[in-house]
Amino acid sequence: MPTREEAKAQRREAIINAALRLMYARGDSGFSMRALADAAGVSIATPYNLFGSKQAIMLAVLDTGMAHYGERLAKLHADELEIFFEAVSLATELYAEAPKFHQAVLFSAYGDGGRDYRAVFGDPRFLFWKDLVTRAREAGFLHAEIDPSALALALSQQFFICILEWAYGEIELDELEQRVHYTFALLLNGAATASGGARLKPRISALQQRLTDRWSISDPRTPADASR
Amino acid sequence: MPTREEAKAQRREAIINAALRLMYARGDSGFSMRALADAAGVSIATPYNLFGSKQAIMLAVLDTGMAHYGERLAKLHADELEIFFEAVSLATELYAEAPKFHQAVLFSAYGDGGRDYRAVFGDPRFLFWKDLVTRAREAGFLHAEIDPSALALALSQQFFICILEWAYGEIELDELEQRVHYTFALLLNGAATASGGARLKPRISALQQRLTDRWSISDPRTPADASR
DNA sequence: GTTTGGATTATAACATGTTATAAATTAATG
DNA sequence: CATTAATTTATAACATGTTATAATCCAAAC
Repeated sequence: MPTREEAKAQRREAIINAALRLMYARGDSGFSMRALADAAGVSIATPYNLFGSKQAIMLAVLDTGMAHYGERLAKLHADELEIFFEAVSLATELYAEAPKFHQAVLFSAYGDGGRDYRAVFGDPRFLFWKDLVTRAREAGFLHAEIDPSALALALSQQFFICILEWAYGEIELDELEQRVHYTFALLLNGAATASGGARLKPRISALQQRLTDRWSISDPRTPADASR
Repeated sequence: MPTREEAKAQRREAIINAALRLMYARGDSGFSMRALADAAGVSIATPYNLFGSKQAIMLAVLDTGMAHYGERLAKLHADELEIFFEAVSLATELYAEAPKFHQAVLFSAYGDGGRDYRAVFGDPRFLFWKDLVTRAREAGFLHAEIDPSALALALSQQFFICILEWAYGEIELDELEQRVHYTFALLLNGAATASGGARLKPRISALQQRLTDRWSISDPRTPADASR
């Protein structure tokens, strides 16, 4: 005889678990509210009672993934400049572990344009980058006048859009990683002191070379094909 | 007795015009395929025959807006560095002229995540920025080793995501303009020569000041409210 | 002028997210 | 134990994008 709240919590959990199962198994397609209700052994009205909408369920699922990311993120130890790039690489690693799932959840969660999405994804990320920027500034890699919020927002957005491109199948994971690294290097270098610049400039050259090599082979946006 | 092709072209036009009318009048809401068919005086099957999907119709509508932007863009004359910022400001001006319409069309066209969207929006924009980057490099504002594609991609994406944020109601038009200007200045400065940097650095300071002022008043992501 | 064939039409249907409603269940309350 | 009230359930319904189908129209080909 479970308490009312306990029963509710159990249903919540059953729904989230069913959502996870469905996403892992079939990705975004085949994951309908009716299928979810069936898989969770619950009426179709219940997910709406407990979560409100399909998107809210996706966000709840996303939350569990975010927690995992946060844990691994906390374990990273690199200097105040290197950490930017390692954080990016960590994300790509996690995506590589369950790509279809992450694509599906990103795709669904972004549904309405991401207003709610940002509540669980955008804002915490933004604060994370802001923290890193602040530390890099204190370590003397970035100019003292740089405002952490402004720079962090640019970093955060750039990361976000590249993730979106990957989720939508436009680029592969390794290209995601390289592109974000490159843009991060450029943005940071735009705000860097001499000591920061000395570390970032070689990075920019190296990354740019790799990106250019790739484009000259496979990217349709290479000049030769620009007419399409 | 119009030719078969003429009749088809007329229907196409009627549909696009109806779409424009509906978007201007009611924005995204209330713009359904059935409403569109009614407004165009055509069966609901016809838009699918002629365009294939709702999104394709949105893209066609977007195309007409793009043509307008292109015309006004070509008339801009500023030096190789200033032009970046003027191009951004021009876009915000156009959005300001018919905000609801642009928001609606952006919102709808981006529907499936923007695969097709990029065909009409992303790629031409990318090529435009790449051209500007190339010229700025030739003018000596950017380092010779900078790859125009890599930098242009970063600029293009950053612009894109800020536009998206505006379309989704997250920021106002003037904030869109300032944010893009700021990030552009940072990115360009990250790739700038001494002469380019001399022009960009003051810009960064000024823009950052304005962005920071704004945040300290209204932005929920300011540290004081970060707990939400 | 008659025939032909491609396009449009009216219409039904399907899957989807979502909402509404009335009945049934059941923990909480007395 | 009996009552109450909150929740879930079953179910129907709605609006949406989209597809399928058969009937109809009408320029094009002869």
